[in-house]
Amino acid sequence: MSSMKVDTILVETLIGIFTIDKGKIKILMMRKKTDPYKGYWILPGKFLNIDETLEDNITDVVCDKLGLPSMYIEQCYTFSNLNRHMDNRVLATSFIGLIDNITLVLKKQELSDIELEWFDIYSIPKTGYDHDKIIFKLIEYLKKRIINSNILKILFPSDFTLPELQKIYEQILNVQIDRRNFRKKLVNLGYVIDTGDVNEGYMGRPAKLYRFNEEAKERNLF
Amino acid sequence: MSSMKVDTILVETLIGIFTIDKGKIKILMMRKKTDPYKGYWILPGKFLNIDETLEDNITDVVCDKLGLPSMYIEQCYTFSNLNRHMDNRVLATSFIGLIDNITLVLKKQELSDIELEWFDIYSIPKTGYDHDKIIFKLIEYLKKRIINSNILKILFPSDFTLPELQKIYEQILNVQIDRRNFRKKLVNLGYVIDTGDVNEGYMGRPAKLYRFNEEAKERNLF
DNA sequence: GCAAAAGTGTTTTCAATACACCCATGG
DNA sequence: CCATGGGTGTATTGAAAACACTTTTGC
Repeated sequence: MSSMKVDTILVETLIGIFTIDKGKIKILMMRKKTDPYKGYWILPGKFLNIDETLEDNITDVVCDKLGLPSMYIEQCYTFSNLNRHMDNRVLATSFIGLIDNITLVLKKQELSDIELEWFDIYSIPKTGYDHDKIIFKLIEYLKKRIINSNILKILFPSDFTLPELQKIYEQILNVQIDRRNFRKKLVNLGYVIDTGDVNEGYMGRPAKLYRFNEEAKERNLF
Repeated sequence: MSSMKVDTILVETLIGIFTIDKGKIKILMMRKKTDPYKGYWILPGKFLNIDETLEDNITDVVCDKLGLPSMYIEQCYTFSNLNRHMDNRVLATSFIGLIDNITLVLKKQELSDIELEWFDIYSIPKTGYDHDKIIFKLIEYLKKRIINSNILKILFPSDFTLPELQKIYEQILNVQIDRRNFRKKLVNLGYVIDTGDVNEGYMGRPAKLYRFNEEAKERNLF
C-alpha cells in the first residue's frame, strides 16, 4: 500500500449503469472504502489487465465485482488528464450500461464487500476523482442515444404504459413533452405497439400497455 | 530492436485526417517504412507518453510528426483487441482531424523522413494492423457528425458553391441528393449565406458563392 | 447554337406543435 | 360524486420528397 509512483501508464474502465426504478432513471455508484476519496462515491470500474479487452474487463466489473447480470454496454469516451489519479498516470475508458429492473432484481447477487447505491441522475453525491465530469459526459451520451436510437427498449423489456415511458424521456432529456404529441410520435413512427392490455389497479383511468416494436427502424426523435 | 514482450499495456493514438482536395474528400495515410507491415499504409499516430494527454499527444503527431498545421480534432473510439500488435499489448484511441485545403497547403512543412498520401475514402490501400477497421469506424463517425452538426464548415472556411458542398455530402454519406431540395434545406435552415458573388470561369452557368453561417444553430440534416 | 452546369418553383405528404375536453377507475 | 390520471382530435405550420424546365456561360 505504498504510494510509489509507477512509471507506466495504467488504464482503467469506468461504467455508468442505468436502470429505471419506480419510474426514475438511476445511475449506480459505489462507495469508496479506502483512501484516497474514502467515503466518496465513484463509478464502478477496475484496472485493465494485459490479457483482456476493455469490453471484457468491463463485463467482469459488472458480473464479478458488482454481482450484476451481464447487460447491454456501449463505450463512450476515454479520459486522459494528467492528474486524474494522485500517484499514477491512469487513463479511463468510460462505458454506459443499461439493465432493466426486473432482470436486475432477479439476477443480482448481494456482495458484502461493496457498498452500492442507485442515485437520481440529477442528484449525484460527492464523487471521487474526476467522476463527476465523467458522469456528466455519460449522461450527455445517453441523451444523444435515446434521441437517435431505440436503446430505451432495453430498459423497458416488457409491457409499459406511455406515461411511464414519457416520464423517462422527460427525465433524461430534462424537458417537458406534450402527452398527445408524444403518443402520436411513438405510435405513428412504429416505435411502440399497443398490446391490447391495460394497466389496472392504480389511481385514475387505467393506462394502455405497449411494448417496443423490434422491427421499428431507428429514427431521430425530438 | 528486439521483439521482447513488454508486460505493460501501451497506449497509442491514431488519427484520420480529412481534407477536401479537388472536390473529393480524402484521408491522410502514412506508408510504413519498417517491419512489421513494411510498405503498408497506416494511420498517423504515436505512443502515448506519461506526461501528455491523448489530445496533446495527437496534436504533437499532427504538428511535429506530420508537419501539418494544428487542426480541429475529435476523439472517436478506443480499440483494445488483444492482438492489435504482435509483440506488445497496445490500445489505440482514435481521432478524426479536419483541415481545409488552403490552410493545409499554406502551412504544411515537407518532412523527408515520412511518406504521406491522401486517399479517397472508398479506395483505402492495404493497411497495416487493424487500421482498416479503425478507418471504417472513423468514417462512420464522420458521417454521423456531418449529419448532426455543421463541422463541414471547417473544410469550407471560405466561399464555396452549393454544388461543391453537395458533392461532399454525397461522397461522405454515399447517397444521391436532389439539387433543389439540398439548396432549399441548407438555405432555409440558415446553414449557408449567399455572398452575392459568383464563381466564374468554369464550364456552364456560373454558380453562386455561399459561406457557412457562424450563427446557425446545429440541426439534424437528412 | 450547342453542350455543360447551375438556378428555380410547385405539389404532395408527413411530421411537429399547440391546444382542451372527455373517459375510466378507486375511494 | 369527486379526484386522479389517461385517452383522444383538430388545426396550423413547416420540412421532406418528388419532379422538369429555364438560365448562363464557354466554345
